[in-house]
Amino acid sequence: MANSRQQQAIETKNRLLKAAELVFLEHGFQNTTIRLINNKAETGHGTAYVYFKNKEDFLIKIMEDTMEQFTKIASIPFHPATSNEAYELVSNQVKLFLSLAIKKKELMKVFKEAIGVSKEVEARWQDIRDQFTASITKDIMYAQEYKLADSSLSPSLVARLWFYTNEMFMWEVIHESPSNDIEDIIKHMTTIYMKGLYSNPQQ
Amino acid sequence: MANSRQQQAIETKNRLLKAAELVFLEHGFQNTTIRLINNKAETGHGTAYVYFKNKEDFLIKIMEDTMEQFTKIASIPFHPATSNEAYELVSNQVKLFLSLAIKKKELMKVFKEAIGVSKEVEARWQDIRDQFTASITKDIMYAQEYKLADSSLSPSLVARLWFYTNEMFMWEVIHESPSNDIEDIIKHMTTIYMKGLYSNPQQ
Amino acid sequence: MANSRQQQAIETKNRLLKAAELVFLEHGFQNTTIRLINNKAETGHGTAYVYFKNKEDFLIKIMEDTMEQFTKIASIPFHPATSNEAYELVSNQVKLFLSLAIKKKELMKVFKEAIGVSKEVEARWQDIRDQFTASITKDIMYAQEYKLADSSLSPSLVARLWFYTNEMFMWEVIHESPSNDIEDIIKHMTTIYMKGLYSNPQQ
Amino acid sequence: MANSRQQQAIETKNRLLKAAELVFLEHGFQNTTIRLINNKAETGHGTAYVYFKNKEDFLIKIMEDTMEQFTKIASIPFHPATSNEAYELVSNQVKLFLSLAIKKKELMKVFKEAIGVSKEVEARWQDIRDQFTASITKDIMYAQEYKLADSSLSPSLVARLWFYTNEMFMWEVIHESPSNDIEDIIKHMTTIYMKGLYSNPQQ
DNA sequence: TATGAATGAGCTTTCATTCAT
DNA sequence: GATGAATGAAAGCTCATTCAT
Repeated sequence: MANSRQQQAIETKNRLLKAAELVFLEHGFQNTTIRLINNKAETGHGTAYVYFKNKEDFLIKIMEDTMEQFTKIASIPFHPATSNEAYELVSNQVKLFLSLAIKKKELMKVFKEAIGVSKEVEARWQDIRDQFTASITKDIMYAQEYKLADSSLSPSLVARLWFYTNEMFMWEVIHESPSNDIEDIIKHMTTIYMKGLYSNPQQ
Repeated sequence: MANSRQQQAIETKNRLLKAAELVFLEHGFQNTTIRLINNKAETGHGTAYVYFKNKEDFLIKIMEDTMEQFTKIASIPFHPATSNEAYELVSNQVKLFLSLAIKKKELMKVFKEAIGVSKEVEARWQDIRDQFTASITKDIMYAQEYKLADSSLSPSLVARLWFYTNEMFMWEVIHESPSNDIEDIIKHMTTIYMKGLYSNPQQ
Repeated sequence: MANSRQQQAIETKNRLLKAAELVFLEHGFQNTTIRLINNKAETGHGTAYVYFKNKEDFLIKIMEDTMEQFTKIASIPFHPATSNEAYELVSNQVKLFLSLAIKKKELMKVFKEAIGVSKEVEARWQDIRDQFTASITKDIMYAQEYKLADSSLSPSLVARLWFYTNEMFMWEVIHESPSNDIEDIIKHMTTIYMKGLYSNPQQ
Repeated sequence: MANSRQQQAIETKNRLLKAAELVFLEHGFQNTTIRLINNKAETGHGTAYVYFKNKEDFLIKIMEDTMEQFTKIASIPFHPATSNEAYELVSNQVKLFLSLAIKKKELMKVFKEAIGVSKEVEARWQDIRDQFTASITKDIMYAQEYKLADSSLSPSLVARLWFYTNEMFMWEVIHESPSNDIEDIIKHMTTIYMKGLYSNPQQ
């Protein structure tokens, strides 16, 4: 069959990807070498180079696959009728986001390391950030249109601010021993974001 | 004389530090080698090892010296009588913080790179974060005590949130071509932080 | 049909040869790889191996084809009646030889490189040298027979000497910026060869 | 002693050079690796790189040292009073040149290979050629001044021609089984160069 | 205190080559 | 006849680090 060759190639590539993920998890990004990946995949020294340019290439592929699950969360429909409803939707989204990150904890740590080390990975992460903020921007514009949110603020700037907060707490919670309970973090993030610190809550 | 020897040692150390800063600025953190630093300082291959364990050691010393100027901003007295006054004080502090970062732009980029690459530097950066958040925590507690800020929120958690926002926009602005004007960023950060997105400002 | 298969084989071989020449011209001999040739010919990785053992094999085939044009010059009939006539014939032959080399300049450079790098190519070039010197030897013997040339000298040794001179100036002129005008080179070569440096021409 | 360190460095460099020469003689230029040189010199893997950039660097140093002995031959005083005396001087010089080459046979073969393979070595060989031709040029000008040689010919062009002849026969004789006896080669070279092929010797 | 000669670990990378299809 | 997936050999090279002076 003509396809069996292609089939075999795809299988080899997947075996390499699986192996790469294991090696990254075991050794971290900086200590991973192409050699370790080939050893784990039980492929020849040159084989990894047939499919991937370097270890960044491996990581970016794994990162993209993983982050797809995150972007699904970002694209949850956001059409609140009231402030309270908005609060619920936003708070729920944060919860899903942080929970997924905790679930993928070890992998997220590898990504964090790789983002710091490799310009290429960092650029790819910035792309992912841009996807998130684009999605958040739309949500903010919806809320402004329906007079739920302050229309004098720039949606895209606020979107970045909001994503940054999410990202930073995400990096915090994936590390051992979070200083606070996740629910508490979510409550604080959402409250400040939506009501501000100096607004009097009793009113 | 014992003193002249001590004197010489201090001078050598300073010459190495000056050289290290220049090399870091020229080559970035990852591409800097102890050899380059020794060359720039015109000291022997073994000399750097007398004073510094490795290149992280060099960077941490430089980072601490630089961040001292930032902590001065964090420790500006914060005793607002009204919300408006609080807004002014906070907004001014952000402005000083971002302006200083922009002034030290190139060095901050090196720090960012080093934080990503080296666990040791990252840990030291976390210490610096803790200093900032401790200071912010105190300010929040003051505002809560005087009924200016929502007392139901955890001061330390809010402090982290607030510092994270500052930090992320700081990394944003030190890179070329910020998407927005600095004043705009400051206004948005401070507004969301203090009044929230979903509070209606006109009311 | 059996014939169409043969036909196809010949066409593939020719496509590979054409591609090899282009790749050699573009990358030189050492930087040429079988892979590059296959890519240029748009054939599969294994195809080149069906027709050629290695890149030397490609080059030797191309070199033989090219040098055929040179050997035509070597076999121009040489039957001078006088010294002057001999001078004219020899000088004309050199001119044709150098002109052809200049015309094939880029290819000759590749040959030169290949001769230096590969023992196999060098051996093949020695064969070509032998063809030339055999032809020159005959010419010298003719001149000696007709008392035009010094009969005490060994025709084959002189033939080698004469070919070496031609070859070396040939390598010189195919490189950019020859120090002298071609006509001048020809005049000097032929004069020294035929009359010597220390014979007084005016007498 | 302050010098003992320098002394040690010089000794190491010399040990490496000696080792390199042996390895080049044993394996030829292309098959020589820095690793083989380090092994032979019993130095660490990195030591060769302290003193030499790459294997070309090794070879060029060895080539320069060797060729110094050749340039001594080129600079033998040349002040003939008669044609015969000139013949004797020239013929003697060729003899010394070829004899030295034969003595250094194996090394010359390595140089030949290296010249063909490496642009850098080739360029260095061209420098050596230029030294020789400069020296020959002076000799020719002397002969022209004293009316021993044809003044209508360009000294530098003739010098190149003469050196090329010497060089080519040199490469010939360093290879096994020379077709002719060295004395014969010298006689022919010198005769053609000085008297030409078509001058009648009896006159 | 300062030096700098020497070390060696070990990863990356390329490519000719094979062989099942 | 043509293909292309897979292999693996092996050299280059860098740099932190040591230690005798």
